[in-house]
Amino acid sequence: MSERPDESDEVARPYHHGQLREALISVSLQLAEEGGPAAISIREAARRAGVAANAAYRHFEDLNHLRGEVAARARAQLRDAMQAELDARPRRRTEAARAKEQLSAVGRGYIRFALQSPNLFRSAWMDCAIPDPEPSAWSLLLEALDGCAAAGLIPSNEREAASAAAWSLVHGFAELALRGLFGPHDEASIDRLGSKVLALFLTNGTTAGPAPRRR
Amino acid sequence: MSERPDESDEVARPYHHGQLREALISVSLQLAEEGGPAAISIREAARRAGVAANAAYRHFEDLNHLRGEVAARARAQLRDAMQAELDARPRRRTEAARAKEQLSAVGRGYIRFALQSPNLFRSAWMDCAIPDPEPSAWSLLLEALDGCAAAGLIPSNEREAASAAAWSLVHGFAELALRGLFGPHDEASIDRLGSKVLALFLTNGTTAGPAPRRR
DNA sequence: GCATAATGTGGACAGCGTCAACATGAGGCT
DNA sequence: AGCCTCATGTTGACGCTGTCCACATTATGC
Repeated sequence: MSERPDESDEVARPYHHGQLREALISVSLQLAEEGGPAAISIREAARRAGVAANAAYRHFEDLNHLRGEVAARARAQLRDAMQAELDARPRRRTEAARAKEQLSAVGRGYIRFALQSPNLFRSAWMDCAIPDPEPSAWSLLLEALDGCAAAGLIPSNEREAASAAAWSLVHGFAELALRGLFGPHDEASIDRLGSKVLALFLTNGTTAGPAPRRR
Repeated sequence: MSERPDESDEVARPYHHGQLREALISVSLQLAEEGGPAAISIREAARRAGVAANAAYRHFEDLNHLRGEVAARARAQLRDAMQAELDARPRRRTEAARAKEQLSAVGRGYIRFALQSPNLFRSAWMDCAIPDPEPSAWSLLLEALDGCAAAGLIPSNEREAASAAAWSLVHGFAELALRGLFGPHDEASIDRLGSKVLALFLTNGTTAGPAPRRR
């Protein structure tokens, strides 16, 4: 009977897990990563967390609430991927070029994440019958659109429609691409197609801009 | 009263249904319509078809194959909705205007179907782990794009990207709109926003060349 | 008219979400 | 200290699901 679990070299696995909620979410995220949204299961999550199935019900009202948390995590990862693309983007000199590059980087990050982590992407937007309180995944896109608007790239009276269009374009492309509806392309050519589509939107939907870059 | 087992006025259902495959699909389509893709169930479908659950396995390898058939039906209805919008479109005089109107009508039909029959729309694109052999739902969109290309509205070297963009835009908008991500709009205003987005694509995305436009 | 294939039935099994009852441990009260 | 209470975890059960098996019934080709 160890009375001092703290000082034992064994991994502290207190009888009361203490972090069960967190553990269930992260294990469920793994399940989603491995087998898609449908692979999320209370029983399997509890099993992997080393706990009885019903313990989960002390932390989640039901399966859909767990799925909601997983979706939120997946969206957070999506946002990180977009942010990474933002951080890696080349610096432009003019405000307009900068705004364009910003929007383009966000779109690239979105699409690349979808193609590289299809299961997580699907989980990010899976139907979980729980309203999503925070559209945090969109905030980067909205910021980029703000930048475009500030740079005068989007006429203010078309602002709402232009936002919706950019949003739809990026999301739709990702969704269709990972469904393979653009034909049997390899990842690189899909990536190129995505860049072209984004460039099309950016050069046509805006006034100024340098000639389209080759490759 | 009269208890005549043999001569009962009950309709004697033949042991062999005769149209069971068809019945199962159409009943499952109803299930999808009522409760979304997740409501499709072999047992419930068989129940509604008045047949034992396992009879379904004489006609479908497993649940996913049933879901695949339902998805195909849903896509057919989606195509019908687009066709209806095409039939109702105003006639234009010039080829260019006609091509534009055609593309716009297809997009409208797509988006309206998604908003009016969300469960069917979701079912049309649900993940059923079965490859979709026929992209029939897209054929109308592709035809419209052909028309635009023929009318010179899409530069031939951007043809592929423009198709992908139109496709992505329409699908993405529908998906995001029925998720309520465009804010708490009523149906009419979402419809207006969709029209604006389409108009934006059609006026900006179809002029060839890097000629900077007004505004 | 009968053998045989096609089709429908019934029972069974494992896995799932979820509920109810019970057990265990931590923290606050006197 | 000791006790009480509440949060948390466990066991067991129920009804539902997809799917497999053996069996019953009907349609079909010789």
